[in-house]
Amino acid sequence: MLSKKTKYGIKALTYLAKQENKNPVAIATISKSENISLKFLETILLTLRKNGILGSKKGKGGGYYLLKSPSDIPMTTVMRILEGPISMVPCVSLNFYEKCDDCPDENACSVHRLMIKVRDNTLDIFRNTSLADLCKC
Amino acid sequence: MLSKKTKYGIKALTYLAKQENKNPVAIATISKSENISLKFLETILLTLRKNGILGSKKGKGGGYYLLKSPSDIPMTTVMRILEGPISMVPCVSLNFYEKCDDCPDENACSVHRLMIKVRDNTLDIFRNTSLADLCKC
DNA sequence: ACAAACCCTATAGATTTAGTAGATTAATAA
DNA sequence: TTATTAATCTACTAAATCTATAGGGTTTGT
Repeated sequence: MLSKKTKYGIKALTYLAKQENKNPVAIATISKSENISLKFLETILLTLRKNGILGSKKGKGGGYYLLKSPSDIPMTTVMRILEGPISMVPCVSLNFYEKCDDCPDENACSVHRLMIKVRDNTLDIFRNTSLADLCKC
Repeated sequence: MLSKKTKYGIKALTYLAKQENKNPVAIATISKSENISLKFLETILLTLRKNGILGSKKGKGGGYYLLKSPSDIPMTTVMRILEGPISMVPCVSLNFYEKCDDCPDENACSVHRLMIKVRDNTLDIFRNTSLADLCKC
């Protein structure tokens, strides 16, 4: 299941991507428009900033803005920052790999093989979907 | 992320599917072979039985066995019983649908549209993979 | 100076996960 | 019939994660 953090984060990014100019948008503005708790959104946008997706401007007239063009932000990047691994099991993850305690041999594991398929398909979607694609309504 | 419950459940089902005859297999046997905590596996197999996947026999020589041929058990069924919804968001789920609190219009929601794509792909894999397919090593 | 707005850390409540304990029931074999 | 084996069932708990919220601090524009 997708966490609210990820869901809200994507919604906020979409909101920013729809902006015509690159002017900073205040958290409160996004919060009201998307029905997201202000303080929660604050922490979400902060992590997006720390991970190089967003820039920010402090003080009056400040807010958050995209650092790149929406078409240059693939959903793989967004998902990994907000949700973590794209794979359903760590032993199949490309960026967050971890060995399973119980499996003596990964290649012999039925779950492993199945989840590789799922990961490949999901990854394919996220790789080929940019933030710009999400705005096309 | 896939829960251990689901992971262990699938492993246990695969173990049973690999059995040549339809004789019941004791929980302890599966538990040892697959390195799964006995008591935890107990509850997992119980839910699989209650959901019509497994049959059981008590007493000596008892245990669990598959009620159908492995090729007649699609992974969609298994996943829904063990893991719940296949979708990443409830507003996109076929079998566990729930409206989002924050979304006034689903069709306008970028997350919704993206997650429909992911669901369709994942669903496709699970529909076209049976327990029998998992045994082919 | 002052207000707007982001920055940062901590924490609390709710929920889920992963597993445990222990008594009970049913089937089999001797 | 009795002992043994193995599933059944209820209830509980410890740990982790999620979903926020609190409460300041800092920066900026006017």
